Amino acid sequence: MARPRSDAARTTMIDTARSIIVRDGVHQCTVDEVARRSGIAKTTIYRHFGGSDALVLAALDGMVKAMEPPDTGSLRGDLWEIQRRYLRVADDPRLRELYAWMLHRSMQDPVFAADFRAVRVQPKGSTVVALQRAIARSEVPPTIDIELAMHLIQGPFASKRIFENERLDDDEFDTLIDAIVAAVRALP
Amino acid sequence: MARPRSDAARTTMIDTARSIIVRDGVHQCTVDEVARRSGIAKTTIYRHFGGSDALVLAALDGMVKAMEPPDTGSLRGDLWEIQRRYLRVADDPRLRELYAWMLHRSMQDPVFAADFRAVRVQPKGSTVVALQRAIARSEVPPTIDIELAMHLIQGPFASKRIFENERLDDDEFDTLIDAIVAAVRALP
DNA sequence: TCAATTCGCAACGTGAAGTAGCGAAATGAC
DNA sequence: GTCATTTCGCTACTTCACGTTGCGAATTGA
Repeated sequence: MARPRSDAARTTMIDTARSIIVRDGVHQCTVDEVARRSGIAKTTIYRHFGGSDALVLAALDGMVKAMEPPDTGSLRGDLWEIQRRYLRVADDPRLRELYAWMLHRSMQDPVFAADFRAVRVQPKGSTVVALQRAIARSEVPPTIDIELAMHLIQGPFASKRIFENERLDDDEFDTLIDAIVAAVRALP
Repeated sequence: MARPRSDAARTTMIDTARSIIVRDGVHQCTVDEVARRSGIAKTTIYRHFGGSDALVLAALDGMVKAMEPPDTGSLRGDLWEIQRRYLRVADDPRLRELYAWMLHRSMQDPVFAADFRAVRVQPKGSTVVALQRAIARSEVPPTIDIELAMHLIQGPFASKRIFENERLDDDEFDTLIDAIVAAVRALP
C-alpha cells in the first residue's frame, strides 16, 4: 500500500544487537544503545520490534547453530560428546548470563517464554536423536519417555554448571555420564 | 558514639519487603516501593542495606525454613519425600520467579552470588543427610562424591520444573526417582 | 549538656523504557 | 508521472527505578 519497512534497517538493528550481545552481554543490549551504535532511530526500532525483548530474540535467532548429532555407536559415547559440547558453550560467562536472563524473562512473561522456547540453544535435538539410536540398538527399552530421559541427562549438568556455576573436571564429567547412562537404562 | 540505627525501622523495612515479595513478587520489591508502603525514607533504606539486593536477601533470610530431613529407612523413600516437598514449593510461580531472579542477579554479580548461596532455599541439606544415611546403611558406596550425587538427584527435577517450567505428574515423578536412585547406586 | 549520628523530607542526576509530533524520503496504486 | 500513504530519523517528552545530596529535627552515647 505504501513504503515498506526497510530490510536494510532491520538487518542493521539485528547485527548491532548481535554484536552488543556477543561483545558486552545481553544487559547492554538496550534499545537506546542499539539506536546509538547503529545510527537508527529509537522509534524505528520500536516500529520493527516493539521492544528490546523481541529484538534480542531476533538477534539470537540464527546465531544458534544446530549441532549435528554425533554418532559414536553407543549411548554413552553420544551423550559424552553432546554434553562435552554443551559444557564448552556454557563456559562462556556471557552465555550463562544470557541463559539466566532468558529464564528470568520467561518467568515474568509467558509470551516471552514461548518465543524463547523457539529460539533456545539446547542440546535437546541431539539428545533425542542419540536416544532414538539407542532404542534402535536395543540399548534402552523402546518404551522410555524420551522427554523425561532428556531431563535426566541434561539436568545434572545444568544444575552444576548453570545453577551452581561450578565447572566440572574430567573425572566428574565421566562419573556423571556413567551414572546417567545407568539411570537411562533403568528407565521402564 | 551517637544515635544507633533504629531496629524498629530495620524490622519494618524487612517486613514490608517480605510482604511485597510474597504478595506481588520480587520484581515489585523496589526501594521506592518499600519506602512508599512502609513510610520509611529511601535514604534510611540505603543507609541500612545499601540497595534493594541486600534488602531482598535480608527479607528472604529467615523465610527459609530449614526442612528437617525425612527418615524413611531407604534412600528411595527419603529422596521421594525430599523432592516431593521441593516440587510443592516450586509450584508457586512467585518462587520460581524469585529463583530465576536470583540466578540472574548471581550471574551479573559474584558478590550477590555468594550472598545468595548463604540464603538459598534448597533441599541440599536434607539430601546430604539422606545420602549419608544411605552410606551408613551400605545402600550406596561410601566413596561417592556427595556433591555430585546431589546434582544427579536434584538436576532432573530442576531441569523439568524450573528450566522447562513443566509440572511432573505422579508417574513421571516415580519414574524419575527410580532412575535417579539407580544412578546414585551406580556411582563409584 | 553536647557532639555525633540517625531519621524523614525534598530535590536532583542518571539511564532505560516507551510515546508523540514533525519534516523528508520512499514506494505502491492509479 | 502523480499522489496518498507509510517509513525514517530527529527532537522532545513522560514515567519509573536507582542512587545521591543537603537540610532540619530527633535521638542517644559520652
